[in-house]
Amino acid sequence: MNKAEEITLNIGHCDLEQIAESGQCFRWYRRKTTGGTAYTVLDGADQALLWQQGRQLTIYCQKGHTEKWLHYLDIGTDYEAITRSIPKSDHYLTVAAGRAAGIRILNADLWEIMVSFIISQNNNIPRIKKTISQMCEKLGPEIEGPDGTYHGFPTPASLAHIQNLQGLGLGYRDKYIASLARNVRDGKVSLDELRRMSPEQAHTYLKSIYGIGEKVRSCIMLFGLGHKGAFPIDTWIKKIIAREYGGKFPVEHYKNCAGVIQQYMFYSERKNVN
DNA sequence: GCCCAGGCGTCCC
DNA sequence: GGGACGCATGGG
Repeated sequence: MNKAEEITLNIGHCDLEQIAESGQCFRWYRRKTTGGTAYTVLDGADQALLWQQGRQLTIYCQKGHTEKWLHYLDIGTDYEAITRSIPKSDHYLTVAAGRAAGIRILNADLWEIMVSFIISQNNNIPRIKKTISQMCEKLGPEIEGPDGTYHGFPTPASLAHIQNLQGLGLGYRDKYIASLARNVRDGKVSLDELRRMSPEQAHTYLKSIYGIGEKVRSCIMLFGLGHKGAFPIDTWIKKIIAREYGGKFPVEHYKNCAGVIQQYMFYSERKNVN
């Protein structure tokens, strides 16, 4: 195994448990710990152990990967400032933001996000997690990491054959994944190009991909490309907008942070019922 | 059996 | 450009 390294930092607006339950990451595994909360976190081919006690967060990861994990945790974004931009008159959002005061938007592995959110369509979060875990165990490379052996997310080449995808509970989504995997493997879809694009360009590019519609595209932009203006509308958000905003949410008020606001709403709403 | 879940492609108007 | 419909799967 490669050498590991560890960093401890103070961080606000960060609650690992809230993030783990926020429906943007599907491979966070809770660890037993005495004091605080800890998760083994898998992202693409990488692994880290995250451990939190109050505002103190420790990242234990492969040597040289600390910066990557700090970026993953979106260390550069001021969430308090975003929360302050909510008008006091919006009582619903003020309450939701308060309940979600530990949420961060992860900068996750683009390929894993694309496949994961294709799987997410017309699906529920426990099942999405189960399906993705099974997929990684069957098709992902086995890797020795700082926190033990794990499976990395399957490469495009290993998801390109639809026969390999049978029996994983993907349902009708298997053909979308196989198609995208083939195109990435063959260079017809370029993840590097996507990363270099403006939000508008990425929007157009993603639109042309079979199996990726408006909602999944927004999630890819938000969680995989860091475009925080994206505002995914799923069944939960639809419900909130109908109930709290008479069918029209003032998304234009949140130019470059609508995705953060959306995630406050999503987390708060789901916490209500769970 | 029904309804629902971080929807999408297709068909039809 | 918008609205119905079918789609795989599993949990409540």
